[in-house]
Parts: sequence; structure tokens; C-alpha cells
Amino acid sequence: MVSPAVPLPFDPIARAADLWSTRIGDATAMAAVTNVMRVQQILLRKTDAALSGHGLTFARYEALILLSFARTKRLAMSVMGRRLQLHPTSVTSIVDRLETDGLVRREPHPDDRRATLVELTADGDQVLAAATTAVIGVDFGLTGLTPAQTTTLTDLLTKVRRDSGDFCQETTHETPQGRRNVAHC
Amino acid sequence: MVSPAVPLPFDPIARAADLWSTRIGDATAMAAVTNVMRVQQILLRKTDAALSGHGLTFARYEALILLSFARTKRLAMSVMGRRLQLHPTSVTSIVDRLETDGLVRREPHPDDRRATLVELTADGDQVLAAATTAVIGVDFGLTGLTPAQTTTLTDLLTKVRRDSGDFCQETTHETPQGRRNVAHC
DNA sequence: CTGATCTCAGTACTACTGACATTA
DNA sequence: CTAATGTCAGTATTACTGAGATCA
Repeated sequence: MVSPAVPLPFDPIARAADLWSTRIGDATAMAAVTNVMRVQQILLRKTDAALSGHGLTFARYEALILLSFARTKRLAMSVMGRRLQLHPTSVTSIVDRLETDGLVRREPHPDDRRATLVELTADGDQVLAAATTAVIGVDFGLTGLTPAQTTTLTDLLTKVRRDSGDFCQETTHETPQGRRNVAHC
Repeated sequence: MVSPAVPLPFDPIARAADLWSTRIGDATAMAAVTNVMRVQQILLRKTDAALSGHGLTFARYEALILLSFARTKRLAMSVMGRRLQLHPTSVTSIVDRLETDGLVRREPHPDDRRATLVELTADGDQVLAAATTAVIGVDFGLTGLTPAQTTTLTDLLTKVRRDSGDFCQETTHETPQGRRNVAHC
């Protein structure tokens, strides 16, 4: 068993932050980072539990979602890697597994013979729908926050990602041809 | 290389949330969970980069910190597992590695012959100090937030953990003997 | 030729299952 | 006897390095 029968009677992160601030210094960043690590572990555990019945992990589920959002239900491996922030070899591994399970299909890219397209299959579409129901059923594992607080959480984490270079700023400009989004990298 | 030469010109999570809300439904929880996953990946990458020069991972660093905070610089394996929310076999693995590197030492528990105490060595103490400098130097990888926003982030994530049963509520009661913290599980 | 795309082999790390010996 | 503590063997994932084939 992973979790003890009885949870700790105190917050271990808050206690560590207390000791940190008296012995080392400012514990603000340390406490936030440790919280992110721990909450990610909790959320991954819950989502994987909801998805395991469908033969999926959160990583593979994300890949399926990404494909289902594509207009033609297909994307190049390289695009998937960039969107999901995955290492090229991780994309290969995840697509391998999805293909073995018949949820996606590899096809040669018509224009670029270096590239490989990954296409969602009908089976993949069905499994994805069932998996989505399962994961929504447990609120993606996220409990304890109001919708407003959840949005605040998203905003704060988005700031961290933007400042970490995860993506560029996007600004809307007015041009004679209409609105245009310009990225500042 | 992991990260592309040029970051995406848009926020992939925000775009996925947009598509999700038009095709599936409320994307509030989905967006927050995906953000936690991605930020954790970013923070782990940055902290591990800062720690790798010292032969540590974030998990091993956390274990050393925990030991250094103990009054006698030693804790039972089981206590470490509960505090760090680690699987028993993960504790064994992490302590194995730390012991191989001479940063901790295993010792029999004086009172409970089933248990094993793990003690921080002088070497471990030195490595920990250097590693802490390194990890503080990069702000634990957390950038883009003001101290107040960082605190808000901690508060929100702490709510999630509390509601997920990660730890119990702690309430301070006044008793004839003074204040007493009581846990409600 | 340079650089992008994808795969393969191999390593490191962590989570988890199941089994097992020891001991409270 | 029941339950807790640690360890071991083995499996599954994902991240990453380095090399190499293919092709824009």
C-alpha cells in the first residue's frame, strides 16, 4: 500500500517550510515547489487510477486528446512532441504503445518523407470517449478548490510556464487586414 | 535536445482548454491539472539540473533535507516514507543510493529490531549544504511569480492536498495545560 | 553540407505488485 | 496470531544520451 492507513496529523510540507525558514532562510519558493511536486504525484495517481481500466496512462491520454483535437485527427510525431513537451524518444515510445493497442495508426507523411503522421483510429476514438468520462468523473483528481480558485491556480502556473520559456507571449495587433496574433519570443 | 530551439508561439494548454470547452464541456479542472503536470516537469528539470552536479536528484535531496531537520539527524525508514509520501521500496532504493555515495548510514534501531535508522553523515551534511546553495541559486526553478503569488500558489495546492487526504486538519485547542494541537482525521 | 525527423540501444529513476523474513 | 518493517525480484513508465538512417 502506498498511503498509510492514517494520514499524517500535520502538513509535512508546512513543517519543513517552518524549519527551513528558521535554519536556512526564506522558504517561500521551496514550499511552493514542494507543493507542486506533491500535488502532481497525487493527481497523477488519481488520473492514472481512473484511466488504467481503459489501458491508458495520463501521458497516453494526453496524446489521444491532442490527436482528437486536430482537424484531420492526425499529427506529425514532431508536432506532438512540441505540443506535449515530450522528448522525441518518449513520443516514439508512447505512440508505439498506442499503436500496439490499436488506438492510433502510423502513416507516412505525404509531403515530407522524413516525417510520420499519427492518426487516431475509430477504436482510439471510442476508448478516448470512455476514458474522458472516467477522468471527468473524478474531476481529474482535483478536489478542494472552488472553480474560482481553480482558475487562479491555472493563472499562476501559466505565469510560471511563460516565464520559463514554455511558450511565447502572444499579442493581438490591429492591422488593415484585421486582427493578427503576433508572438514575441 | 528536449526543448525546441523556438518555443511555441501560443500556450498549448490554453488552446487545448479552449477546444475542450467547445467540444466537451467545462475545462476548468482539466486546465489546472494539465498545468500542474507541466509545471512539475519544468521544476523537476531545473532542480535536477542544479542538483546533478552534486550527485543528487530532487527525491534524494528531499530525503537529505528531512534527515538534516531531525533533532538527532536520524530517522527510521518508515518515518521517511510517511513524511515524503514514498513507497517503501522507493525508500529502500533512495537510501541505497545515498548510502552507496556515503551521504547516509544505516544503523539498527535500538528499541525496535524490525526498524532501520538512517543517519546523515558528515559528508552528507556537506553535500547537502552545497546542494542547497545550488538549488536556492535558481530559486528552485520557480520564476515569474511575486512572493505574494508564490504564497497564494502554496495555499491553493495545500488545500488540494488536505482535501485529498494527504494530511489531517490540525486545530489548536486551549487546555488547562496550555495549547494543544489536535488532529482531526 | 546543414539540419530536421524518427528510431534504436541502453541507462537512470521512480512507482508498484507480490513474496518473504524478522519481530513487535 | 496479527500487524508492522524492510528487502528483493520483477514489471511498467518516462526522461535522456548517443548513434545512425533518411531526407528536406
